[in-house]
Amino acid sequence: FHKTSMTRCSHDFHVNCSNCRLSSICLPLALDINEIDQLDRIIQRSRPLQKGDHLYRQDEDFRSVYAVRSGSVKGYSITDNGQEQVTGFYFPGEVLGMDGIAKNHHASSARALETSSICEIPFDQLGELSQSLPNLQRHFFQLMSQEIAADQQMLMQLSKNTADQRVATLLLSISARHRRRKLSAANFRLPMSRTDIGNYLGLTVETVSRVFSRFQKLGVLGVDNKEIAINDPEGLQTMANGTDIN
Amino acid sequence: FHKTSMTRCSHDFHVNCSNCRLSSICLPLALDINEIDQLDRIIQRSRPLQKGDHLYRQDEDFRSVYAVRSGSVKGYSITDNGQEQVTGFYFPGEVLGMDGIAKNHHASSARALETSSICEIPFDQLGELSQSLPNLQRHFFQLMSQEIAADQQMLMQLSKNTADQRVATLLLSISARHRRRKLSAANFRLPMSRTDIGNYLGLTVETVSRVFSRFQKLGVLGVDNKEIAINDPEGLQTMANGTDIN
DNA sequence: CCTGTGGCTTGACACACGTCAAGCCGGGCG
DNA sequence: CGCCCGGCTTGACGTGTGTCAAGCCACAGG
Repeated sequence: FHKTSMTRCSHDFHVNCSNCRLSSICLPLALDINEIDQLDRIIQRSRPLQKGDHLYRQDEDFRSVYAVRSGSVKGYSITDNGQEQVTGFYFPGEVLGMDGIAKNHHASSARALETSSICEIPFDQLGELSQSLPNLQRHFFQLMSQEIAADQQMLMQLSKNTADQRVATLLLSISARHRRRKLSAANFRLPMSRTDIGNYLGLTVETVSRVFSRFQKLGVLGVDNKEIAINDPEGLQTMANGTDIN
Repeated sequence: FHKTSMTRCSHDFHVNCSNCRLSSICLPLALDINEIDQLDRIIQRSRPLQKGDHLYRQDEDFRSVYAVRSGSVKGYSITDNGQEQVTGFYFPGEVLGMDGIAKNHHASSARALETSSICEIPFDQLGELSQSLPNLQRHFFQLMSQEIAADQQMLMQLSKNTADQRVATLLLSISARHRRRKLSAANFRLPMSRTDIGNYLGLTVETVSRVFSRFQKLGVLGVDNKEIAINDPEGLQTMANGTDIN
């Protein structure tokens, strides 16, 4: 835990897409070896971000999209009247920053929730490369489409569901994303604060806290601060569906 | 108003992108004459849809994206537990259906809110064409990015705003989209039902109705069934911001 | 003409969640 | 050690919006 650990050199000179554990779920998905190599050449990897560091800020010029290699990131934007809205959480293998393409400057900000490694992909070069790699163009279209579909799912969440359903759904989503990375789907640590969760789900901290307590009391969840254990996945799924048995 | 008007031939054999009034705000934006011509060749135009007709249905195979030429379209999806969620309203010059790209089948349905003309753009061909027209690829990336940013704006709406703010914001959005098409920004007809508005905004019909009544009583709005007059745009903007004067 | 139907409005009441307030817990620092 | 501070939890209470119910209006069909 001592700061001294920061002094070790954390540059992994040999990190690249072909040897990255995440290549099967990240951008390289659907590319062949040769294509991955070309993609690899335009990707920039800097030293890890510390908790709270910004990846990019709202209204900054848009240059790149980003893939999370390790750690986690929170996307958020600030409204005209100064409120923060958390727009998403990003885990390893996931790509963010695509909301900046339209207007050529970022429509939101992104900051690390913990120490995180990030791959930066300059968008101009990605665009050029996509001209010669149909697979890459297609996959990037798919990535963006996926984000659209996910956001629309989220709209549903916010407009139709109770606090219980929202929290249950978020936990199941995080669980599924852990499973995708071959990690435990039942036990994990939430990198974000209760406040962030509440903000993301359109709830207050207090409500989020109460839901966690209730779920624990019902035995579906084990909650120890940020450590979560999903004891009854089906029960949690039932809560998420709102098919409340009572 | 008589049905007889429907009997006139509404096939415009010579409709194409270069002579379309909407070309400056629709897909062709940013393309030169020659490029528009190539785009034009892959676009399919069928006879107008009648009110209630489907453009595509959830889970159907994804083949094309669609641009509205006249009329209006409602996008919606059905959850596992059978509820409908309206995901958006689409007016002339706007493109929909991009949520289907990711999974190769449509994640939502779309139906005409009134008699509407639609341009169908087969996605495979659009992808191919984008390989040779960098401007087109870029613009399509921008379109998708725009949809992502808009959905995230909407998330904000749903999680942070009161009923008054949501309705005010929707009306301002529709007003701005009319202005973009050189139509009156102050007086227009809402093509969708109160139920659809409520569903979209995460409110009940009753609440939407009450908000309309209140706005009318305050003098910011003139409401005659679906005919809307924005009498005090700044006042409406104030309501949207939540900077409630009272 | 009458009647049914669907969309809209309005009122009375209920409840889920926000608000306000207090207190707990753990980590960092003097 | 004792203090402060931020994040979290828990309780009591208030309120915006949902729910339920009734009624209006326009329009279509018999």
